[in-house]
Amino acid sequence: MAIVRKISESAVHRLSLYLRILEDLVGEGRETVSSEEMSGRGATTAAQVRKDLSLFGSFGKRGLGYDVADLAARLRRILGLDRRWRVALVGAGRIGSALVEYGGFGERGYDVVAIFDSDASKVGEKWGGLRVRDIAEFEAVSGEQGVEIVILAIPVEAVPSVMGHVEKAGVKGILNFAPTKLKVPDGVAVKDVNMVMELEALSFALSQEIGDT
Amino acid sequence: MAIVRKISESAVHRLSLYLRILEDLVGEGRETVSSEEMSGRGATTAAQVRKDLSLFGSFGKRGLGYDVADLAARLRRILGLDRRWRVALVGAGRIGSALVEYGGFGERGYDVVAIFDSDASKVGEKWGGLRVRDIAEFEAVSGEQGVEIVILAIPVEAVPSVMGHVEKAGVKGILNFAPTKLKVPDGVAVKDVNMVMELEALSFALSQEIGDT
DNA sequence: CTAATATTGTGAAGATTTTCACAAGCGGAC
DNA sequence: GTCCGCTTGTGAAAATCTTCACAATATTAG
Repeated sequence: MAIVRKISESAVHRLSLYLRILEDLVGEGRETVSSEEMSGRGATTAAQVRKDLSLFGSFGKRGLGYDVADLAARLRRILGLDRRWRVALVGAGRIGSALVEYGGFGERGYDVVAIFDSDASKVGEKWGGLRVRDIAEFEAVSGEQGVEIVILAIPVEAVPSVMGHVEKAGVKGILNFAPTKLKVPDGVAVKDVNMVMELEALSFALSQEIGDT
Repeated sequence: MAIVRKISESAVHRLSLYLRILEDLVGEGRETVSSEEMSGRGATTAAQVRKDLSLFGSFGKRGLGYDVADLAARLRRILGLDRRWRVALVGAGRIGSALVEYGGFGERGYDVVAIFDSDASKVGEKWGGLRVRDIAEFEAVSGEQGVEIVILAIPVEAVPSVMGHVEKAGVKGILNFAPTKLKVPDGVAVKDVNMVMELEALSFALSQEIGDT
């Protein structure tokens, strides 16, 4: 269990999914659950559930299944949700605003501790108790606040200059909404969220069905 | 080329990426490009680029590479971007608003033709030229407008009732922002966008690095 | 026309991921 | 205590995806 094997992206994705399912089960007051039932609730297959979990240890009881609360706690731990993370939002535009005011991140352990923008007209505005700061202050404020993760919600043109600050500040994780591949130093994790790409995957699927016959 | 093989999700994702790279190249006035250069610009490896493209045909010239404009056009066609798509937004909340006002979808061929919400206080508001309509009108309006794709930006609790309407209306594609697995009839394509899951993948990666030593 | 150079398209090999299938283990009934 | 039914954990097989490596072919130079 302590040995860190390489876990595939899709496996990690599924772990998140399992956790969500388990939280639903907690809400329903369920005590135990089998891999079979998890799979029925949206997790691929029962074998996949067991295989994924077995990458991290042996959490179930044969004949009984998994203890819902216990497995949820273990998954939280595996996903790094047994602590809080300090997050900075860079880019106080539409998307940034939607994200911050959505608020669901806090519940999940992600605290937005600073907001930055390069647009002077936005700097100084108050957003949910935080003052929007000039991106030039990024390194100083980020160090002070112990920022670990950046949510990058800026236009593509702004990426190079902003990334300069982010890199220097030593941020370790980036959730990137800009539709471009970020160049980052080794050891920095990046996750891209790109809605246009998802739409394109949809129209691809729809076109295939139509063309096909 | 006409034979529809099963194309993996990640391959489709890469096609989108290639298209973006090609559009950059068009902007720079480039005429041709090699798989090698594409890979340098963020697309995995040269071999992967060629393999992906070869799933759909043979678009390059040996010794020369690919014609930038031609390949872009072919990718657009493959991704279903050689036509316009009629999209409805369901859920006039934060995320929905950010999406509609972002506007980048129009450029890409996705026209938002209707907006729905179940909250009576929102119904009737004007959003970028469209009146927010009651979700009860979904089937009628969606039929009238020829809606093909739905962007679902609603809370989890609202999913079951909304999906009833969406299903009956015969929508073929759904971009789902609700953090839950949708149950859809065969032939309906769903793409999930889940920012919390992406953040969890990030904190997983960061935790691994920290725990590791 | 021939040689040198570049780069594709693609079988085959290699790597990774998913599924299968079953021994091992747990709990409850009797 | 033994048997029976259920469900895990996991090697092995199957399926899928990626990388390799090279013949095929286009262009340019001489």
